[in-house]
Amino acid sequence: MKLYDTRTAQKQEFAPLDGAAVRMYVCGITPYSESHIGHAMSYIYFDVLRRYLQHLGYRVRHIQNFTDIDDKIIARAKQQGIGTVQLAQKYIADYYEVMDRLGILRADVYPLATVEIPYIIDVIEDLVEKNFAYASEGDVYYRVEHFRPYGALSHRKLDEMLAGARVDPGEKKESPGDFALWKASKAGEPFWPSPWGPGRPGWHIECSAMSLRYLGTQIDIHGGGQDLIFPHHENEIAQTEAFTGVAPFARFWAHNGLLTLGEQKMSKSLGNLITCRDALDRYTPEALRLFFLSSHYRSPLAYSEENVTAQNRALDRLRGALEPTQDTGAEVDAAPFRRRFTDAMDNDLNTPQALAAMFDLTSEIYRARLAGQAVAAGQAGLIEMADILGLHLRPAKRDASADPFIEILVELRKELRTSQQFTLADGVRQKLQALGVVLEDSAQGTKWKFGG
RNA sequence: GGCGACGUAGCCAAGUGGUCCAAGGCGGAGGUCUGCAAAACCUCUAUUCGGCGGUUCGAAUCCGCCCGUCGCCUCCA
Repeated sequence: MKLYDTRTAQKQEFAPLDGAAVRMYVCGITPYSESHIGHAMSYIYFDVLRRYLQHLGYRVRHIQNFTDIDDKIIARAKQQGIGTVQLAQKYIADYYEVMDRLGILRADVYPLATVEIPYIIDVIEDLVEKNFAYASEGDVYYRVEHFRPYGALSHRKLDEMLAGARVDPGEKKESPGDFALWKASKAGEPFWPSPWGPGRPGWHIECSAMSLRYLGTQIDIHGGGQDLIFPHHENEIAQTEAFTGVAPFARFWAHNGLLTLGEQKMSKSLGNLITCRDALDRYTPEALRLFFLSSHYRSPLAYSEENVTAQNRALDRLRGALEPTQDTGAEVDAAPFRRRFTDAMDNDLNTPQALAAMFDLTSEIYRARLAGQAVAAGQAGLIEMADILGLHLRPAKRDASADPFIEILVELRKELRTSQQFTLADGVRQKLQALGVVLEDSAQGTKWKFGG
């Protein structure tokens, strides 16, 4: 498949370094508040990438961090009067819960920054030894000007960035572009001992340390939102490549476009967000997933309740195509649709096009069924494609305790219709509909389902 | 200010030189079926791709300018 790489700014044929195994690192969250649907969107995209790579026969080793110590966590914990660990654990639990509900496959390892401190210190020490970093009053900074390719990922020139950079008074940096690898702790802040005194890791170093530790010196795919390109990923490259002497650290940089709410990016710091929890209260995981996948992962997307809601109708259409039939005759052939699907996915994960193939197959199944042809092969193909996208089209498990009562009403209505008492029959149907039960009459009898 | 991305039907959204007088979904209109609905099926719903120029035999697709929107440059998926 072809995958777009931010660093080279082009689509390139993807193949892992190591034969059948793909090493993928996706930047995780800083757990100081509930995960929002911008996170959900990003992790759904990477979930689909992973599922598709697995479909192609690769074994994927997927690592995703939690940056469970930083300024925001310290501030929020203080505000809530709890410990930083307690705060982070609370939001990590929230993350797991909502992402599980969204059907996102779990990573192989979710390393925590606070647990990787010894390894982080090792990396920093090495960078200091190599002169890529320097200690300054208990802090340690990365000497950006010593890393020649700095800016290669974000396509910026260091001197242009420095020209506009502000220099805060009292900075301990040699140069405004330098960034912290280690921060000395202030009074009352959590700290870990280090060769430079008590402190905590800077923001970017944990990802370098974790990817090195769990995936090695070179990885195949490094993912995250486009807002991480600079400075986070740029700095990761500087750290990791200076440490290993091997480039490129990540062979493909995959960045998803950002979700906007109203006129702005959805983000925790701006406060304009919808939490996953709220979204899941209102919409099914499938509707949300379909909403995200109907836009290409690299495009920005505006959150729209109207458009998420509209996905329910589309899902009903897909699900309807999977209803069993017992007709025989010519088989619906899923192959041409499967081919369109994989062609689309091979082209930098073009999920909107892949979905179009699925919807066309869906129409084909309906038409064939109308013509009395067998559709099992088509249905199998549709399910296979849906699985690759992580879309669960099979009806969810639900409480069936009301079913016998609904059956009685359906039976009653049948008798009313038989005796031409249509007003009463329609009344039953309308009242059931008001309760969320949809009836569909056909020559084969009346079917009913929840939804609609 | 610097760097980058984007602007396609009522809404969402693919398509990046001819096979596109432009996929797919939602919505809408008409029809078939039905006691009526619903679902499904059939037909229709952008002579046109932000605007203006240019390159080319040929452009939504390439180039230039303009208008508009967003992102990054500071924490952020």
